Amino acid sequence: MRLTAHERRAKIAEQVQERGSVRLTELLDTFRVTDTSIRRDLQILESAGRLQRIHGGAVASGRALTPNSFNAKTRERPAEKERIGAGAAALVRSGESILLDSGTTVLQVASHLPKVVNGSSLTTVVTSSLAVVRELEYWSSLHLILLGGIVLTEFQATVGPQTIANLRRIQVDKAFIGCDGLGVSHGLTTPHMLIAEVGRVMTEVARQVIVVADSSKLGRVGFTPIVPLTGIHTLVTDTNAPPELVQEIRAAGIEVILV
Amino acid sequence: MRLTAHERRAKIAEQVQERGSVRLTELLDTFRVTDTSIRRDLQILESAGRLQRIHGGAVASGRALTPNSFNAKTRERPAEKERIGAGAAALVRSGESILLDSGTTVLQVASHLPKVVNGSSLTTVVTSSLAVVRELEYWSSLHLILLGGIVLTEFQATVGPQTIANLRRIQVDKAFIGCDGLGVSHGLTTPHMLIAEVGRVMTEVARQVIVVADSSKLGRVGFTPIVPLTGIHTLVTDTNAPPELVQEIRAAGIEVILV
DNA sequence: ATGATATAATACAAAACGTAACATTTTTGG
DNA sequence: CCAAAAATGTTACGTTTTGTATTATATCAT
Repeated sequence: MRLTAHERRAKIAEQVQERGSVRLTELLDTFRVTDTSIRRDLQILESAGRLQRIHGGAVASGRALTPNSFNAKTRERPAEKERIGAGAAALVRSGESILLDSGTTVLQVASHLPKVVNGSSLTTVVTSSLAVVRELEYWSSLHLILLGGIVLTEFQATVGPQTIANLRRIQVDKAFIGCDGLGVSHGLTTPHMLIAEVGRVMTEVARQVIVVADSSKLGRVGFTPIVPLTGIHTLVTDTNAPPELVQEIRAAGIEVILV
Repeated sequence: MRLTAHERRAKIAEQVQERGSVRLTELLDTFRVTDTSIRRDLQILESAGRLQRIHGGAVASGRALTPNSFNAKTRERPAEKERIGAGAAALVRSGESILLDSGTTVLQVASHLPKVVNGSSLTTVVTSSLAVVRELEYWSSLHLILLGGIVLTEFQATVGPQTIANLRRIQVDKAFIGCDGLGVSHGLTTPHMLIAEVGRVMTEVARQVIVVADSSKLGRVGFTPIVPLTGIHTLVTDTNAPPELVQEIRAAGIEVILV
């Protein structure tokens, strides 16, 4: 006796839920239909959110290992990011308090902060980035403050109302902000709304706002806006930036540093 | 029966997480595939941020080359801590919100939380511990919230006024608290004042306060008090606890669970 | 330091698995 | 019963995974 498609799907969903994962070959064996049908079932169950497909079968939803885009992004244009990070870090004066957001370019700022503090003064670093904390935690002369909030693993960042509330209680000399797109008309943009909100409040509590972005970000427009260009003071980017765009940005009153 | 690539990678990631490190030869032996495949797995897992490759195998990311007192403490009485962690984690019900402090025993609670979520409910975990975040960040069905504050590297914890302010805005079902000393007269004690303060506020915002402490902590008095024994409800400790002390604690109205 | 040995990177081919388009069968509702 | 809809099967082609061979690199004992 052959099952209906619906019954078969129900059984598949149940099995995945119970055992955590199923193999396609094994389903093929128990239900005696072609692989195409099973694949379609898995496709349907996946779009219904009941499971996640993997090569060779399926796993219970939430159990799939998701490639962490943060690490991947760190490896994009590493040379430019490092130069930009070093250039931006050179703007920090001894004794200043700074704010670092959760971008991969900002992480390069953290790793290039001048570690030799002349005199006895030290710097306070406030950040929403778990990666920045990992980078700086063993630098003992530093006041390192992590903004709390919801942990976004794929951005290695904390976001949300707690983060905003924490930010509202402080004032810093400089904020280093990353972005996904930067243009005269659209301002700064980023792919995640909660990260955008954190970035925006950061610009509000800093006396100077410094944006770090490699030249591929210039002229690009991302998903959601952080702030208009009027909300920032300085841009550090690489020398591959199109001169006409740089001129436009400078005309808007932004100091542009090319490294 | 042969595993799929995905399952194998999941198991490798899990093993690294649990044990701290793996050797390539050992993976080769357990999975019965060529070294090339294992190397590829490690490469994929590394770029996903789940581990760090080293010559001959891999180590858990974050735990590499950072010999600090936190890691050292993790290695004290590991068997007891693991049993206590598992016993305490079993108290968590599906859908509850819990609070985890920054102790090494509490970290064991985190790693033993029941990962198979039956039904659709999920758990919210709020913590002041960076180690807990590293432990749980890839468990995607979880709401993970990190309390902000000053980063104390040697305790892998956030402390201070921000942390306290963040805590005051929430209410949770259960709080899991670690300590350095526990006694009927002195209550809970710990070596660091700021950590003590965080612990105290945690006991205030939780409906049930569960202390996890191996038997060596019983009867001991640490530097600064967290709360008196009246501030807690349950103690999970190991079976080596002196019976007379256990009886005394029970007489004070505390539920004692021996594992 | 210097081979000897173990471990790692790279390239390429084979096998397993997945996708998409289209043909065929089964089910469903009038 | 019959047409429409749903489900299933077939085929051809693309992708991922795996294994083998080769070359490079790191570690260790002497």
